[in-house]
Amino acid sequence: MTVDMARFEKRAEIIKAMGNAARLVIVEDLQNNEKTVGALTELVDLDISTVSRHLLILRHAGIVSCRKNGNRVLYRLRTPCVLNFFDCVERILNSDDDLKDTCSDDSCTNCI
Amino acid sequence: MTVDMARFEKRAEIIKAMGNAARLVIVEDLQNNEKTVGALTELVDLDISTVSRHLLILRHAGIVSCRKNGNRVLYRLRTPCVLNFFDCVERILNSDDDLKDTCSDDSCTNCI
DNA sequence: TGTAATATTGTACAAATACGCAAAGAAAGA
DNA sequence: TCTTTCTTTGCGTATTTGTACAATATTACA
Repeated sequence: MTVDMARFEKRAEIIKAMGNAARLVIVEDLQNNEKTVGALTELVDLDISTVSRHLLILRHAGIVSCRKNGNRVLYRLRTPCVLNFFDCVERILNSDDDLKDTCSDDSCTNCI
Repeated sequence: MTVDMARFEKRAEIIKAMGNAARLVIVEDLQNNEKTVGALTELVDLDISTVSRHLLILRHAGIVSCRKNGNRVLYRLRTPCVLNFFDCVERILNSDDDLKDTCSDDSCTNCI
């Protein structure tokens, strides 16, 4: 193993932050406006404490940032490039499902 | 909550498959050639059974595919677009760390 | 046919994650 | 100041994940 594992751990940390349905909903929604925790909570239908923790994870990953405004905390998308992930993800989702589960031998025409 | 959660769960599943350092190493390495489980095992310094399971996860996510060749199983990158993730991830890693951990009030110039 | 090489699967376990409820903090307004 | 609103944090719990070792295929080769 001659790989710089630390680097890949850091990368994984960021991608992991995107690897959750609720957080994806939040990220995609923040694409339009900054929003309060309460507003995001309505969106994903979880306890507000859970949403607050999801936002913390996204913040630590460097994906969102926030600012206080009086009572409220407004979250915004800090690095919109994460939205680019979706292109590839959709491409994968639309690709032929059959090919995902089979690992066939050389003679099998299923192989890509 | 008016969001199509199922869709986001599926997206998250794919991104989650990328959210692990060992699997990232594997994916990046497969960019060049298809490789056997054994070869990938040397790369990441884990038990071969663990690597086999990582590959299963990547396969179920539609990210890699494989073919048998005699004794061996050769894995290849099925959807190279996942490599695009790295651009954005690197951008985030290189962005100012200070901004990631603070959620300051309006008057704070740290806010982006 | 028997042995070695390659990969996957069964099992167990520790660590991490996601979650809600309750409590605590912080700001606004009566 | 007291109360309300908004957010975060403490805590307990259930689930998922990452891992290695042992056992089981599967194929190649002597």
